[in-house]
Amino acid sequence: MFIIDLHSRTPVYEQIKEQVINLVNTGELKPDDKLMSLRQLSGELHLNINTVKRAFSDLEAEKIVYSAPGRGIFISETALDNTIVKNNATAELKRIALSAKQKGVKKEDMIKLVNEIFGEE
Amino acid sequence: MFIIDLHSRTPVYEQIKEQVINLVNTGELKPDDKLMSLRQLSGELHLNINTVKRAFSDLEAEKIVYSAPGRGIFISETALDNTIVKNNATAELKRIALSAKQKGVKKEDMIKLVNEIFGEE
Amino acid sequence: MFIIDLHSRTPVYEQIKEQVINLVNTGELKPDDKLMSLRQLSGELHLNINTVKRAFSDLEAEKIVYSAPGRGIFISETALDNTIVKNNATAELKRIALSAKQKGVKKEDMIKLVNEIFGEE
Amino acid sequence: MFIIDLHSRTPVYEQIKEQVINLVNTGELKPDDKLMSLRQLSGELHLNINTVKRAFSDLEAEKIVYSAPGRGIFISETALDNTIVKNNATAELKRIALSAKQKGVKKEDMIKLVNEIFGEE
DNA sequence: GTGGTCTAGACCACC
DNA sequence: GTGGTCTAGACCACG
Repeated sequence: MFIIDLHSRTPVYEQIKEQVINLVNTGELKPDDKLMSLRQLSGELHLNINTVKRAFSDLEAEKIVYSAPGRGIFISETALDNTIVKNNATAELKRIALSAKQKGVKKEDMIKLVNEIFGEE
Repeated sequence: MFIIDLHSRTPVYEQIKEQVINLVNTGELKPDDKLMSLRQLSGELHLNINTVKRAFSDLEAEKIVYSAPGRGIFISETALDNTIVKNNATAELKRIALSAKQKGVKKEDMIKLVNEIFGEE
Repeated sequence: MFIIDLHSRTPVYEQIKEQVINLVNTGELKPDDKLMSLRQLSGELHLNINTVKRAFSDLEAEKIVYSAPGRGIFISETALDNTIVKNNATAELKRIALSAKQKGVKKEDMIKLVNEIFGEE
Repeated sequence: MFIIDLHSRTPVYEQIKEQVINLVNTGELKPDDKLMSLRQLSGELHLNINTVKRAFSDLEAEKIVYSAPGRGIFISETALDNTIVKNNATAELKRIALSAKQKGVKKEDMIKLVNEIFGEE
């Protein structure tokens, strides 16, 4: 289901959030779809339940999901309005790219990198 | 000399490292130039000396500077064609770019972003 | 686990680093193996936690280990074909060998010494 | 005259000592030869006079030179009995080579390095 | 619980 | 004076 990279510097709960948002963006999850239980998810991903909880409480605060105590967690109707996520991703990418430029990484290397990423499909 | 933002998310010692690397890349610091003493810098920046030390011991590990106990810290001859810093920066950029791709950022957007960053060279 | 000689001229954190690298080279530690926690190690070795931290942040910079905040420190996948440590060691060896040559040590003595060290492989 | 490597980890005063001993070993300096004045040497090498003083007071303690206040510093008659220096150099080389082996440097690389050093003449 | 950052201050060798 | 090592303890984010 989800792919978690324990090596990554980005916190595990952020990775979960990202992937839920992804599934919404690609249409695999639609408003009012029910998600796996926290316990089930934490079991499958071999993660502490608190980590998963943290991800979904964040998503709830961002109105991507809503939780119905005793019934489960569902995708909210407003989940699709997130150009925010994409914009954030672009903004972060820009920040990192600028810092890389500052450290001496050349334009051609960056272009090559982008081609690499989109060629690996 | 250096500008430190104590409220930034990036650690103070990283800010120092970045600014030294910058001064090297812009040519303001050249190989064998002597840097301010740790005590002087920590005084001017109102930072603990150990924080400044951390920055420079990192820079030494990355071969940007070399330190000569009793004499001071100097820019190394290999500071410009630095590989370590550039490789790390490229690796980080790739990670972030992959994650951005996953979030729906398109190839053309990334190419545009790179062009933006490098002006119209 | 580790043996630390507080009276040695080589810094304690270097001793820790060396022993970790050794355990990797002998195969006792493999990629993704989890190491003892900093607190546990510093307790067992009767060292301040910061000294142990220093060792592992060095090892992380050299890509021998990776650290995952909140989870622990792990042997990295690239720990074995490590280039950074080997390159640094070779560079140091060259410096010392050159200085020994200058002091009158002959080529044949050096070859003999190398053979000695590696037994008769 | 002397070549000082400010990058080296070995203290400057040790480098001066080594080179004086070298000149004795190669026969360029003979017993009762007069050396340059401390002031002159420190000027030519761009070193603090205290550093040069330290080197020569060490050499005097080791009976390699003797100083005649007001007249200068001279090579002593016993200067030539130093297998000690060579043995120390070999011992240090062995230590470093062992540590390099532990870090994964291969025998063939060391042999290559020795050939390099003695081929550069 | 884990590791990461920062401060504070001791002591050392070297210049 | 310089940088290097080590100890001690605070506070943070993450699991």
